[in-house]
Amino acid sequence: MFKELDPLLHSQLRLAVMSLLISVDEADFVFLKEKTGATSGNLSIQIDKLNEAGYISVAKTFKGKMPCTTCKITEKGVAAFDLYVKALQSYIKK
Amino acid sequence: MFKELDPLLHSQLRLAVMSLLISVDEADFVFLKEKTGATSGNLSIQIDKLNEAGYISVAKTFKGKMPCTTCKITEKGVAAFDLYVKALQSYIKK
DNA sequence: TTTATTTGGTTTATAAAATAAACTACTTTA
DNA sequence: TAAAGTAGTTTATTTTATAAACCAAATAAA
Repeated sequence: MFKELDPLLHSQLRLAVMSLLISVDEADFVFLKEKTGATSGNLSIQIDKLNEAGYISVAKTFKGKMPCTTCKITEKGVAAFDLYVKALQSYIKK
Repeated sequence: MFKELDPLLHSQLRLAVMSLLISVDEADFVFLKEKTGATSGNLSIQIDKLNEAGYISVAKTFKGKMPCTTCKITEKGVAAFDLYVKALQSYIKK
């Protein structure tokens, strides 16, 4: 009947981050913050969770002298996102 | 960019309940429990929340001598569900 | 009859999430 | 050099979700 919704993706902010990363493939912290409208603190935590789950990879580098955290979706992340979207259909299809 | 996801509907169980009610129009507690696989306690609480939000109406009657809680989606609930589905599209459309 | 057991829930307690606020470390600008 | 801005992290608080325990009535079993 209803498929399980991956709790890691069933969060507005994490879903937004994944949604962005699936299209742009790579994005830094500031870009994600602007696009999602999230606070830094919340974004920092949710990025951590996605990273720990292996859904994204995170690289901490520098842009000039400023620190720059770059996120990239992984294959596992793409698969999880696809599965989540499929599962959602079982709830919202007419 | 991303639309707000109604937090009342962005919950697996409440979404499942609304999804059921939108098609069957009326359903009792036991039916909802079976279809969603939820525990009674969780279902009881989530039904309360949907009721308080005015998304469903709840009638406590009797079926023979057994108590029977019947839920029905309201117009407001249908509208909220539709809006939620539209908002979701902004996250999952390719 | 009385003692389980089942039905249909509600209440309470705990774990997990989201969010906000405060803080750190470094950089740039006045 | 002092103030303000950037790029975050950490900590604390609030809100949710879930599970576990409980309750009252009905039915079934000994």
